[in-house]
Amino acid sequence: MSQRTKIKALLQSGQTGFETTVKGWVRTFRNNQFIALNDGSTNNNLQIVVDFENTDPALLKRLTTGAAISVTGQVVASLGKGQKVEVKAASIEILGDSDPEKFPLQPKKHSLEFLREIAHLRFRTNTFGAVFRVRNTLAFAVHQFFQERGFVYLNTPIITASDAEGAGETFHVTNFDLNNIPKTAEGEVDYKEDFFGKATNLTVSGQLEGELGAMALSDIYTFGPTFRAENSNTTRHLAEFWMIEPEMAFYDLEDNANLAEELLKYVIKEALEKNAEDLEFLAQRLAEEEKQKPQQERSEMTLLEKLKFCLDNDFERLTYTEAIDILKNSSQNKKKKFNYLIESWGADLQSEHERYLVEKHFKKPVILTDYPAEIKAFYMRQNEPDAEGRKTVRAMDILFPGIGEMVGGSQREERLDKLEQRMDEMGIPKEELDWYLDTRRFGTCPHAGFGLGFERLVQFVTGMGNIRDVIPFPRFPKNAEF
RNA sequence: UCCCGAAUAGCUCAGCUGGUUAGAGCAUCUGACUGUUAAUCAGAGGGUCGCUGGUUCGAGCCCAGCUUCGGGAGCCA
Repeated sequence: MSQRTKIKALLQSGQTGFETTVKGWVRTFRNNQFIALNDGSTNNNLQIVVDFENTDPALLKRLTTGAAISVTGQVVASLGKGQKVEVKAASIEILGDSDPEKFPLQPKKHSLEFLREIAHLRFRTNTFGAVFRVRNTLAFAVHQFFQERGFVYLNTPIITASDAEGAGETFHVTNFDLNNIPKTAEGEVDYKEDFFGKATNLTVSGQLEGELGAMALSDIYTFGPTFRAENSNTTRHLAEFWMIEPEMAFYDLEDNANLAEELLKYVIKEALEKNAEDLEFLAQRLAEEEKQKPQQERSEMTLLEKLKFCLDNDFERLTYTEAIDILKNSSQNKKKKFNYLIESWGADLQSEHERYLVEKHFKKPVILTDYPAEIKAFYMRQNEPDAEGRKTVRAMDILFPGIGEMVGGSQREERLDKLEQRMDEMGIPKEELDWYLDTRRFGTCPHAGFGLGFERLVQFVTGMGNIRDVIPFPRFPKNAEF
């Protein structure tokens, strides 16, 4: 098969006066004369000029929206206004027809809801082309960031036997015939007969295994799929999502927060540099969408301004206790505008509170630390109780405007006795996590890590409101299409 | 899972207080035009009004249940 030039390269060079071959999919065919051709390398289309008077009418009929074609011709300066260069077609080959009566994408604006139903074709739209090119840049940038810092990319298991992590409902993994499940004499499911000889499930987090790696390799990160069987029906939850989980030996919470902030800024900067046109397009799309909203709900900044603002400003850092004070004294709280009023220390923050802090009070990303021990996981490092005897742990959440929790992490409890005591209090079975406790038995050390929800990051950078629109084929309750 | 809302042509939507043959724009098809930018102009075709049941002389419209979708909440990343 003969090689062809990618449209991105052709448009970027701007050179003219040579023959080339381009291949792609027809977006529109205007005036029986102009093909807008897109090959996914860029959001911009290449204009193909067809000499319709000397072209077989049967061929012209087949130049329909969605058709795959190969075009060979001279690259020339465009006579029209919308583009600098165009290709004067000398020969056109239809590689794949697209029946215009049946092809669902039209050269017009489609709703995101409709496109979600045809997720297998939505890559062919400007919006989703841009989203997935940005997603690609972000994923690569994550690796680049960690590799530059000497982190080891560690692949933690997808299938695990521990159900003790407390990170939500799990999907069971089994090869039992579900119509005929082996039972014990007591009538319980006999997992000894199952493939792994014990109950297993899809991972909800690679953290505990990641810690094992960090206890030898110093700095590791995972970047893989994660599964939660929660019946979550929201714009920021998926049943299958990608998570980045670095784990660092000899890091305290401050080091941890610094790394997370650096990482976020690094990958956003990469996207701004490598996907300027895509982000420009997405910014415009978002601006159009915002116009539909009442003035009050509209964002003060454009997407690009938001991203740049994020790079140019330090994230706000404060403790849970400080946040509670701000919330308690907020006019929202005093006027009883919160659905859940802040009355006392210890309650978990509701999303309306997080949103108030991030979107109203600080108007920038916020790193909240030192949450009450009661509402956090067993593995987080315990602080000394404060003057009033309140117990907190070295947790950190990074909250983003519009997204909520982008990062959740902590310094880990490295002291065996403290960790075991906490596990007992919370009813975590120590026997099952004996391997985990070994890290605290042999050469334990201060360490920390966090989990970054990759799709939430993509949401923030692309400005897409629904997480189901930033992963190619979203999995969520009652849906595993494609 | 809970609260709120929606479901009418391929898409986006209108459809009044329940009343004859359910409309528009875009898309599609036919023709015209031919340097267009979601081309334009003229014409045509296109409907199980989400599903099931109920109320009524009569239901797209009212009621109940279900399904799916959207927004918010919870769970979290």
